[in-house]
Amino acid sequence: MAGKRTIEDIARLAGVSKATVSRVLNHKPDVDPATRERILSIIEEQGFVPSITASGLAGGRNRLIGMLIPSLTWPLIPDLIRGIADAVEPTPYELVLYSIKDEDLERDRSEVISRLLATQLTAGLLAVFPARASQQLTRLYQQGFPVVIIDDQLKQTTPWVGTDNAAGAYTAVRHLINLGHRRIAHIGGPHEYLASHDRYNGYRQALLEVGVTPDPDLVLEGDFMPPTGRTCAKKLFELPPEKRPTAIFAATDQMAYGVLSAAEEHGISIPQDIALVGFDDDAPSAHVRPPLTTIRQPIYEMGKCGMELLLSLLSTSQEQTFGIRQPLTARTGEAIQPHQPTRIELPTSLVIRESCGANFHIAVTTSSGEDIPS
Amino acid sequence: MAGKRTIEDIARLAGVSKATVSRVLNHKPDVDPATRERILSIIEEQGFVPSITASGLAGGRNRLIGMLIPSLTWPLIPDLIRGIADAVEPTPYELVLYSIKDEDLERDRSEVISRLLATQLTAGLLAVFPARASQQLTRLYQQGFPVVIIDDQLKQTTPWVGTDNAAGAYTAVRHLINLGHRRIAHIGGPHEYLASHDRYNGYRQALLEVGVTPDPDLVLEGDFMPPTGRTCAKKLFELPPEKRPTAIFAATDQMAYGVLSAAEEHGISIPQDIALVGFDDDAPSAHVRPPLTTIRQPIYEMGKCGMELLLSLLSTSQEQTFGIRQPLTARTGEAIQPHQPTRIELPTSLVIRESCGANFHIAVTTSSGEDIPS
DNA sequence: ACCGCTTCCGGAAGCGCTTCCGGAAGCGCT
DNA sequence: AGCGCTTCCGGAAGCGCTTCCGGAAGCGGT
Repeated sequence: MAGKRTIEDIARLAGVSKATVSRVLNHKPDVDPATRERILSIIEEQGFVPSITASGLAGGRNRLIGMLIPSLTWPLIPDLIRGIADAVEPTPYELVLYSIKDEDLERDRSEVISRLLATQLTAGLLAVFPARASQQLTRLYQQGFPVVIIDDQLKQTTPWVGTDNAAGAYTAVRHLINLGHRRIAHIGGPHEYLASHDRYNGYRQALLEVGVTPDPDLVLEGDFMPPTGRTCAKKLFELPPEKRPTAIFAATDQMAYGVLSAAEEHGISIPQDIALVGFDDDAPSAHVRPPLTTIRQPIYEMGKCGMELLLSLLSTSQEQTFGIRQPLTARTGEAIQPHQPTRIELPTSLVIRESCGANFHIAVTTSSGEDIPS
Repeated sequence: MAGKRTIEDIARLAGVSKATVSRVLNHKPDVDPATRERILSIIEEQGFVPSITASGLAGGRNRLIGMLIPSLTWPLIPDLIRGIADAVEPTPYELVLYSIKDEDLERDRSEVISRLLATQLTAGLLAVFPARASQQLTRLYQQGFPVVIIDDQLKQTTPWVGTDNAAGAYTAVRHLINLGHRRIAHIGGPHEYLASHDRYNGYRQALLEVGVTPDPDLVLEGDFMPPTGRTCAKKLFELPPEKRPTAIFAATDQMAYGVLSAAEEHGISIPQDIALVGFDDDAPSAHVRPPLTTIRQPIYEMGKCGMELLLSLLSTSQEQTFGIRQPLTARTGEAIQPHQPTRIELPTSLVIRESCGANFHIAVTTSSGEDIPS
């Protein structure tokens, strides 16, 4: 059972040379169908699985894909990974996990990344939310190494998959506006992240559209996590009554949780006194008190999409190596232009729960797969 | 920068042979300290990183560790992975992620596992929550392949890391008893899982200790997820008043969420009418309404511990290969006995929030790193 | 001065696979 | 019959590294 057989054994059993077996293994054309069948059946019967290591060495390429994951604490990560895993599953590739500690993320991540590369282990890299490291990744990509970035990137220079943050924010704020709010505060994310800007811009645009100029006093910057949501909310609550907002749009559900707890502390009830909308649709959001209206990101799809993009890059770069330059477009359906990296933007959706004060309650599936009935 | 240099380049630059460089790379003893230094500095300066593929091939062993993760939807997984990642980080090993879809989990997982092996990619395997597949893993382990199982295993035949489920459950129920409850119901997990039995036993023992015989009508079986928690709770709520429990111990926070929503539906208030305690301390538990009293599992530590155990197995099996049989005990501090696989059991802790009806509120850090103040 | 030992190092044979190169058939033509 | 072409396959040279084996020094001891 524990297969110790090599390609040579198979060759001997089939009465052919190693070369031929290898050709069968790699779906090369130059093999007689009958021979191919015979070899395949022997492989099957012997339970032979070629050594990834050896073929990697010999062939120069590899069947491993690196996955660069930041803080594993970010609540959406599992779904993302699920999407990624589902996309590689039908391929011969395996996933290598490179997780980055938050400290490393703050500093230049170069070490990890270059080590990863130099090691020659992986054929491509899927980087999630790289923020600062994206410059390096860009360089990498320009050197010809297949890289796909998911969800945050300052400049648009590598293939990319993300959500339409601006549109999501717009929808959120628009929803608040439709409920009658005009003084809407925004607790934004750190400005290093593109997503923060996009969400702010969506907020701003929705406001401008109804003739409201965003009040700088109502726009605060947090760091995506609950504690800053709380401190920002406190500042808002302590504003003189006429300046106080009637609604808050938090750039992150996590920060919205902070708002919730600050509100409880200040005896402010949500949504009666102040309406609240978040962004992300983290799992707890369906369960907090009150349940949080938020913008759902199609996180699973982002993972899946990103990996598919990467796989298509991989297959075309392989073809180029083989001399078949840019067949027509890529066979996977993704059009890969050499100098205009593919960008895929997925739509978000508004999940209406109670914190926004909308009177009706729409039953929507939450990311935890369960909804608390009203 | 993109290192194309091989061990041969380094050898040439240092004026030594490839063999010597290799010895330096692998911390072999037979090298003059001066030479070693010189070679190391050249390696450093050239940014040389040996090819994992090549060394894997040549050395027969490998620097990759497989990680078998079930349903990525299980909310504790990210923390677990974080622990695992932190443990490999300081080693030269890399992590390969094998995720298993739930369907495959139901069927025999053999295919994935044997493919994984045959491929000769990984040096060891860390299997999380394998349930049914544990038999196969056991076989694997007995064949000499390093395997560590985290958190569920029917028979105790491989190295293992887990929590003391029975003690945790005992603590939970004991807490309820101390609050005055005697009719305590239990919503258990599926009986395929060892954890379900352990938790039931803890429940049972706590009850017996105060002279209460568990009432079979109050013990129901769920599947760990919210919907069954809800249906089980309904059954409980529909019991005639004198049979109805005054408290519920759910084997899983997820199921407790189901109980919460069933209670809301039935107009039963928690904890006033019925107290509730969960198990796991999932992230949402601090935020549900009311915040859930639960048993926290040291999930991060389990991951870390499991990986450390595996690493120690790896290093000893390597020593054995080298002829240095069982030095004294393992150098990592874990004593590895040949026929008595190491088992590490980590303690759980009680997190008291509101759902149990305890009047006082203890501030505890939750796994989400944030607590809603009462 | 010679012996045996230890210490340090080089040569070379692989690990299991891919792939280049070239050769042997078999084909339809002229 | 002989030509060129295609189709199918084998030999053999690596990919970058590890490790066995053996040899050259350098040591103290006799």
